Amino acid sequence: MRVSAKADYAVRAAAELAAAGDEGPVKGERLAEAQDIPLQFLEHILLELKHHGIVRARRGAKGGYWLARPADEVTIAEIVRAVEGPIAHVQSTPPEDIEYRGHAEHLQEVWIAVRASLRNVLEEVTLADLVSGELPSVVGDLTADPDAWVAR
Amino acid sequence: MRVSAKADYAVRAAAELAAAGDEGPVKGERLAEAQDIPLQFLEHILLELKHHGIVRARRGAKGGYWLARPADEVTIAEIVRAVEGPIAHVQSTPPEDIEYRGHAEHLQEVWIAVRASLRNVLEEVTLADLVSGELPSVVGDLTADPDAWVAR
DNA sequence: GCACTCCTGACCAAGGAGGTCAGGAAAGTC
DNA sequence: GACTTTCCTGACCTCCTTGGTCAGGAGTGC
Repeated sequence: MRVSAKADYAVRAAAELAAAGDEGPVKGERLAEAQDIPLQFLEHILLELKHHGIVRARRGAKGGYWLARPADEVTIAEIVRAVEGPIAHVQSTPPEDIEYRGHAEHLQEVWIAVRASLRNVLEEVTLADLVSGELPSVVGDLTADPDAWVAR
Repeated sequence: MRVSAKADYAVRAAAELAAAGDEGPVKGERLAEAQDIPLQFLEHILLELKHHGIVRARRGAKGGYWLARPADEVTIAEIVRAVEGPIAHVQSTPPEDIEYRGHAEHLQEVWIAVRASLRNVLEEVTLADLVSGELPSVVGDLTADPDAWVAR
């Protein structure tokens, strides 16, 4: 139930790309500096994003990375899945495929609900939202409660 | 963003304990058989639950495990935290402590929302709910959408 | 041809996941 | 007091992931 460095880095780099808009390819180095991410590690992450069709790239002078689609069509969920794999799997299998026995029978519904609630946030927020700061209302609702900001 | 075997096992074992109610201590072996969990591994998990004050135990003949508190006062969140640590930390630090730069500034709110949405599910469901199958409405709402049941 | 930038695979250290094993320590029974 | 039962604890194990680094190759632009 944690967010890996890779996922965090990936979203941050993608946010920079979204902000760059159509000003042409952005060098990996610039992304790394803007977000304080180790360059070589970031390059691997960008490659994964490329393989998942989220980012495009060109080599050579004037080369760099850019978003494959408009920023308002790329969700955080996509990026997280690209680098971390499926969201909210239990023991590496999707919750809908698990059969629980005995008194744990209803646990499946709980894990399904967990996944759905994650999707409700991650699939709603696009890179455009993130960069503009105008986050969808679901995020506003959840962060409005001061309790959401305290550790537990 | 995944649920470990340990967390899954812990919740299932706790559900069995909740179902056993006050019929006296339940042997680890019986829990292991009921939920098909490797016994020795389960014993380590139960020990962690004990250290977190969720479960109690007695050794010897007629020994076994039981819940330290009534089943309707123990939430899934507690159990998950006991065995997996804090929920939804980013790179092992709580989201409220992270400072984002550049165009990723609003990412903090997204991770806070992610954590809040997880809590909304995990802190609402108690062991009593789980065993009875009468899950809180938040779970019902989330699992009602057929879309929640399909992989993506 | 040369500089630039991405692309790729190999490697690495540390830690976690998912266990197993062996023995010790309390509790109950005879 | 001996014996059985059951939990308690630490050590160990293998495999995989995390979070990187390094070295070189392959396009691209001038």
